[in-house]
Amino acid sequence: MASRHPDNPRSAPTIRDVADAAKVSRATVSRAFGQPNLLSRETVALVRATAERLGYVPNPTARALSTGRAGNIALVVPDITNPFFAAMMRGGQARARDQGYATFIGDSDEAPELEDMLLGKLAGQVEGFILASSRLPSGRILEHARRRPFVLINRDLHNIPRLLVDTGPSYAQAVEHLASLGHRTVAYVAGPTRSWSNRQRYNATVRTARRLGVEVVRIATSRPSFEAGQASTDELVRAGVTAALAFDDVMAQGIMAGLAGRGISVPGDFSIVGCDGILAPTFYPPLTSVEAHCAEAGEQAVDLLVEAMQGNASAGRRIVLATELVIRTTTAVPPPRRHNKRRHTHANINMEQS
Amino acid sequence: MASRHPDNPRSAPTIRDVADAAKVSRATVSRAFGQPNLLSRETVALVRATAERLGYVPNPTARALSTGRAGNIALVVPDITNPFFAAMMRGGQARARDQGYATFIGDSDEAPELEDMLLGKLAGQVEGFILASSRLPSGRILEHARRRPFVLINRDLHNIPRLLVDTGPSYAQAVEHLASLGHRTVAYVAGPTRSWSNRQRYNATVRTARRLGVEVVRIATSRPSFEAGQASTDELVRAGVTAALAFDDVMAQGIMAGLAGRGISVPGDFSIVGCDGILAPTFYPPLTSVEAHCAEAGEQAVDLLVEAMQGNASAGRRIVLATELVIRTTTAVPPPRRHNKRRHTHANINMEQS
DNA sequence: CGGTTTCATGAAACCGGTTGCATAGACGAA
DNA sequence: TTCGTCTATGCAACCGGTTTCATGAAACCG
Repeated sequence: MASRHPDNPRSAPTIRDVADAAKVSRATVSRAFGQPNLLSRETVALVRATAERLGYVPNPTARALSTGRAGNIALVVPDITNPFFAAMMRGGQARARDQGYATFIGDSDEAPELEDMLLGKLAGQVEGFILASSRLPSGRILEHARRRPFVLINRDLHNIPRLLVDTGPSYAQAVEHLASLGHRTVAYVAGPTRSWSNRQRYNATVRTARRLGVEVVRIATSRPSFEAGQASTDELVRAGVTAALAFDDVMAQGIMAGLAGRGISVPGDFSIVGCDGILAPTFYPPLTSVEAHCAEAGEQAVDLLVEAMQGNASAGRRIVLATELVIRTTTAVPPPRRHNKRRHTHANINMEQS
Repeated sequence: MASRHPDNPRSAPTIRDVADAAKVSRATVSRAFGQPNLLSRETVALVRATAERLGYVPNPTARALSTGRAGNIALVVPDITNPFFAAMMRGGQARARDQGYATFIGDSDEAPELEDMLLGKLAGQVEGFILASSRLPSGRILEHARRRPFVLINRDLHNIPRLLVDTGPSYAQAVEHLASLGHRTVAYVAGPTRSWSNRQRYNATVRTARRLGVEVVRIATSRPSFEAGQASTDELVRAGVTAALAFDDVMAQGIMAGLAGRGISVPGDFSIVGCDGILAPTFYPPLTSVEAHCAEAGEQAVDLLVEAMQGNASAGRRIVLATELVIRTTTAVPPPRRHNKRRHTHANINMEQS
């Protein structure tokens, strides 16, 4: 019994079949698609008609080999299932498709080694990379970026085009918002240490808090996940804070679940702020969160990459996307002070490694 | 100023460079990687060492052209941002990577035409397709499947290997669960009409309900999204049901938000069941839901595809993945009957088109 | 020791396109 | 009429691998 996929072996018409059928050379067929202006009107028409009749479709692999342009890009993210990245990918993939590129996907599972491996494996087949929230050391990124056009999302390396979702100001605003409600001690529930976004959010939080005389307790976590957020609730409670700024919506959700499990009500007893804006409106109660325009980030990153791939000297391009704090229902006036105002904060809280 | 990507033009070592450096033929280099058993131990070692030193990596495009095997697969889904598909993709992509395949991604945005287009565009560069919850007509799928190995997820076409997440029994069980709690009228909030999963869930619901003397009201929606779920709340309330089985967790979440907005409490006034299991445990209150083992579905689909690509006659393989109803906290005894037991159900509810 | 096998390797064709260069014919100018 | 241009097209090399086939050397055998 022969293969069930007839054109895998042969059958799929090649440029030669079309050339023979149209009684022209292979070069002419190629040009009829690539540079029709070099050919006479009639020849183009003839070739195209013949191709159509035979069901000829140029083989992208062969084309890629010959031209060096594969028509593919790769989108590498730490975790596809994180709504921020999912939305970003959706936007990016759609945009790439519109521009004629196909998209490879890579999930690095938050692991730098895996990320590095993916970049290596994919390098041969793609014209360019979009690397979102890379956990790779800068040196390694630069090394990869020397070989192919690169665009970074949420990582700020000189000489590499990058798209930054600038959440800092919104975190500052969130702190102001909490302070104005009367909160005096808040927690920042951190994301990945390596993450640029995390540093940016943390720094903005601390800076603003200091200015307003608000105390910030930093709580480290293993990974930006629901479980990690939930697990952080213990420390959160022990720290005696009245509000938390989470690294993202997913963690905020974990925290809300953790608090609910302890009978602590939001926002009555505790205020929470998240970040991304995808999940936030779907919570109950709807989460006060920083709207990060995820899909747009993906689209703009693709635009940037296309620019770089076409050689337009975008070397140092640095696009900054503004965000907004959207106040929903999880932030409110803190509860009246109770007796046990704990004060051993930093001791058992800075358990973050390096 | 020359290109910023030195090996784009040249620089990247080819098989020829390695051959020259090692003073062997290109064929030998090729074999040193492909069929080392054909060569002497020393030659293999020499070639590999040389390759290593030069930083040689075989060009996958060239290899693909010559062998016909691209080492790529494509995963096409209706919506990347749906947690079910995201988790599935994560599992599938990881599995594919482990098996040496790179993964293209296609988001069809629930649109059959787009899906068709994606399959066409990608066909040239992939060895096989995984098509999840396809909205394409059967004929079109079969046509595509004649050209390349295909695996379907949640679509049951004879002669095409497929992986089915068998949620029917769990929906039956969910209905029994609700009935045993005392619910007499429940709603099924439907997913895409074209969807196999949707039909399966609906049929199981109706059949079981009939057996138990429970009435089912079907509520049509535009698309399995939070917004659609939320929008269905109106009808849900008008229908006078005491519980809803949603097509998936995302819709269940929308419904919960919609009910909360109306001051209807879950599960006190209303019970809800979802499906997928990704989102469910993160809700507050945690959602009673059918655990669909999304990631595993992705992995198994890849296994099936790899099998098909290697020619193992898996033509008719049909893998069925069992699911389980996980009872959390959104299902409870219905509230005591009130006066207004509405009865104009079917009239304004079956607004679904064909 | 001649003849047959086996083993390791190289030469060259091939995969399916693209593109630099050559050329034939048409056309315009002198 | 002759020469120079320009246009449309073909030839053949090339992209970077894989694989068939041939060949020389070594091993084996009676």
